[in-house]
Amino acid sequence: MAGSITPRRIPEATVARLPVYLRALFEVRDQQQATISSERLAELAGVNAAKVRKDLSYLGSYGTRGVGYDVEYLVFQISRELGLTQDWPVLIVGVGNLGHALANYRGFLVRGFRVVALVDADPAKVGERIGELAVQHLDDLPAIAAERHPAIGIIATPAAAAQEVADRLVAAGITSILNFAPAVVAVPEGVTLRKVDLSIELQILSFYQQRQAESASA
Amino acid sequence: MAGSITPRRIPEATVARLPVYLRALFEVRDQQQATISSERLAELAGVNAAKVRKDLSYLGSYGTRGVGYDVEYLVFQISRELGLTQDWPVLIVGVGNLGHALANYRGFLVRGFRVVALVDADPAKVGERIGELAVQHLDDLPAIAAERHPAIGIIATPAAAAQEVADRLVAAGITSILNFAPAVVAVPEGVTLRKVDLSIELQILSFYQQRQAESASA
DNA sequence: GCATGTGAATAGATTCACAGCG
DNA sequence: CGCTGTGAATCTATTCACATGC
Repeated sequence: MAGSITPRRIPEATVARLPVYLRALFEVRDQQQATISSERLAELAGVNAAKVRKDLSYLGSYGTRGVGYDVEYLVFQISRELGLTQDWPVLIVGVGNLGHALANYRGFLVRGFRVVALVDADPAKVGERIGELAVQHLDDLPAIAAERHPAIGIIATPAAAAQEVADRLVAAGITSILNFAPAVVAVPEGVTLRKVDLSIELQILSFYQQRQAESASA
Repeated sequence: MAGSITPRRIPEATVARLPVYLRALFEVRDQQQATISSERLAELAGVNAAKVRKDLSYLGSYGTRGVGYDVEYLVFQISRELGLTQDWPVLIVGVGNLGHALANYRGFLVRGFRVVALVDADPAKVGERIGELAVQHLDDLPAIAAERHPAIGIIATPAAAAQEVADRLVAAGITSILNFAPAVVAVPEGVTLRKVDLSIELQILSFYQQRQAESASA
């Protein structure tokens, strides 16, 4: 576990694109392509080539001038950088509409993540089986955390419960949280929080949609 | 429909925060607060006060020095700017796991959006009723579009189908797309595309989680 | 006096353009 | 010769700090 000092500082924007590159590289690998140019990778990832090269340069100089990048090697390096060479136990809080869908979501099967527990505050839901798992009560979070060591907590509760759930996750020692509830959630320093908010995305689309409508009628 | 030239250019980052402010303002309004300071709004939105003031200044000078912003007026101005004073018809493509959850999602009930059609490429799913709507076939998209005029299309299909679905949505005249499929999708200029990608979010969390683990053991 | 509104300063991300190297 | 790697230039976003005006 020790060793490996963190030498390079990778920009946030780059970190957010690495998974996109990785996905493209898996496809390319499936097609038996041994190397790939920044230009081709850029095309597959929907960005431009300069960005690909700059992004990859933060990981180190893994390309060969005049040739491109070795696909297999790049897959390995990006996977390692993203921490996907190990398994992260995931806990889902809230098994309503969305929590259900998430619990069944095959995307988790992508290597690196495994749902290890489902919890809900509603006693009526406790015991319900979803796939391999039975829903447990939110109050049992400390015990569940101690036993299963979830690294990532997913909040799939109504907005009103989100902050309290986040507080409990943090108290249970979870330092990475993905919030699906439509609410602003605050976490202490040292905890990483990301959010996925459908209603915000729709409102952003609405803004640009309106602009289009306006300019069309101008 | 005509008139209203577009005078101010609102930065993308600001557009993405307006829905967050709006949500906070609804809460504040429910608590009978008539005015709010940038500082308080910042707190509720999880950003800093300077950002709130700068963001709101792009919409115009709607605050009163020494006092703050009128909550009701600000709600109206932001709603108008985001295009939420009208109803946007939404079409969902793909009624699998996620599509189902989205179709039932109460977040749509938030004013401004209404699901007007559900389509799927699988004939076995056609006819299935979800809430008020019956699932229709993807091939009927042109007719559905002509009749219901969806403004926003949501892609909730497997990754492999995403690009083709996007192409069909664009062909049907839809210019705003929200993609939930874990795939890069390209759209022509003039079409707004946003994506929500669970597996990318998990991988980003994994990156920072690994950093934490590393620095903890350093 | 107090909180907004905004130029100026800073930080961060993207793109350019080309030197460097296989 | 071709494609990477990267400084420099540009663009975008954030933050500072204070003049402005209620």
